[in-house]
Amino acid sequence: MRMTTEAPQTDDQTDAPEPTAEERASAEQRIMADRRAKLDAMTAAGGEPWPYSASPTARVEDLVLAHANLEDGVETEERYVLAGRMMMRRGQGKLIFAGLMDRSGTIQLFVSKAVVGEDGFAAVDDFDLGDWIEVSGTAMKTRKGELSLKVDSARLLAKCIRPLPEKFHGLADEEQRRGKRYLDLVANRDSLDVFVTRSKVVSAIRRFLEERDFLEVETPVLQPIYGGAAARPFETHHNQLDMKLYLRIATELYLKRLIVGGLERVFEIGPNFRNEGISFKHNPEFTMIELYQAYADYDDIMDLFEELVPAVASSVLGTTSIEHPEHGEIAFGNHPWPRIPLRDAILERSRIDIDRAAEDEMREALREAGHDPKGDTTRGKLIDALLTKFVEPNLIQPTFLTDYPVELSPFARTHPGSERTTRRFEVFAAGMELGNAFSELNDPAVQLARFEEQGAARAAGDDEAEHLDEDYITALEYGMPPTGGLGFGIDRLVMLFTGQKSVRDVILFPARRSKA
RNA sequence: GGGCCGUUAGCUCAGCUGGUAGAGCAGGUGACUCUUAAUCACAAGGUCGAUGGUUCGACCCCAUCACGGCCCA
Repeated sequence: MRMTTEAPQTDDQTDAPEPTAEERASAEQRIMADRRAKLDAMTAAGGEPWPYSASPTARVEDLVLAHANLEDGVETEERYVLAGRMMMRRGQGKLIFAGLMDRSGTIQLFVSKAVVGEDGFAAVDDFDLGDWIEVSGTAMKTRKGELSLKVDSARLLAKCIRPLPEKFHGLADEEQRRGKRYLDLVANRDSLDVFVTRSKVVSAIRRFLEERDFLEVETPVLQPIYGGAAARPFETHHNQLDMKLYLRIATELYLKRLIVGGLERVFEIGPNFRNEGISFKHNPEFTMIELYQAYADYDDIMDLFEELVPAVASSVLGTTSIEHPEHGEIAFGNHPWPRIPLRDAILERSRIDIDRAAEDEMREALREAGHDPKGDTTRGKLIDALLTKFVEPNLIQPTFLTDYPVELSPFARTHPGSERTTRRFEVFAAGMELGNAFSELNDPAVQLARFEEQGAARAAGDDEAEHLDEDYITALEYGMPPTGGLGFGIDRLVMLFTGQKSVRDVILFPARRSKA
């Protein structure tokens, strides 16, 4: 039975009464009223429109893999129970062709009145696009060659009361794609695949590290002193302790305390929070992995990263190369990746020698390149700007830049005999920074001096400089073994692996202005 | 923070020089036992982002605001 909300038939009179609010309901409201009426009718007839569970025996992909080679028009006795959303339906008289989608894929349902009977056919006819359903039947291929489930019974699992986005173009509106991500996932298969890939990437990284004896740990998100990166924090307050707390901008200083404690190899995957601008490569909360390996130098960490990325890529994508929408093929399997001292890279691209050039020369070069160096108040920030402006966009294939100046690297060890250059690297691909690593500074006296330099920088106006963390110094005084550490952004790696141009397309619920 | 673009039916989009709106999909009714973005017929669906202004008249011109996108700092 079908209930409708038709407006009364109007005759030819011109003085017809104004339609009531109900009669002027929008298309969406009419659809919703119609679908709710179906639920009511089902309940009235003794049915259960919201069952507690379902019992699928297979995924769509299982059926597809098992029967891909079936000849056209051939039916099998192989029984399947599938569950998912009905995403397509074409009535064909006493036949209905429908499409069932689960996470693994989509398959056609072949529904014949002769097989499911009068009531079963009416029930399928009553399903709406988007309804969750459970169907059972046998695998077959239609005469036209479409692999299908020949349905002998079907039931509603949950009603989709609102109309779904358009079936061919999907959901295009960026505001809705990111704000109503569930709709994006339903309507845009590509988007669902991105997030499936993301999950597999994280899982593959875990496996890679666990195979190498790393322990996954959890450290505080709420920190009384934030540190480990140059960024501004989000602040919050603990009521009972009456204490200001910060959402972490990095996990670094806590993880290294665990190296002091003797855990030897640790990693943490989780959100960091930086109170900064939103762009195609920045979201205020994003997912970082940091790992620390006792007894390792930064060369060892380069080796590790160089192995990790192709291992993850081949596990997730089945290949160690990716096709970047803008930059073409990027090969992660070509070892070793170039390891270029930062000074050489900047010298080659900008003809500025960061060891010798005066700060004014750097400013001039930046100005010529169209960058206003007004905000770059320190030598370190100028070098960082030269890197960002001249070098980074040109690093398409995976590349290590090594040996960063100490003023940019307050937690990294210097080279022997050098006070200015650290055993630190950053790694780049597709013109984007992927990760940052170094041989960890473990001399407490030197670390304290670095904090003091940072304090001076802060006093001079650098609001991203590190705060003195006395407990961290105390920990180092108990002794931290020589250690290599690495941090890299999960979001950016997923961007590379999925060909997305914005972090907002690899974060399920990216930050957005609230409408509330 | 600055510049440019966008916001029209549930969704995807048209809409001319200012004369109060169209299509496809989805939804409704009907036909159809092999459809593939099914097809065919009929009927329905709109506070044109919001608020002001100009005008006899505004989706269209102007201003402000909101939200989104892209670029720049």
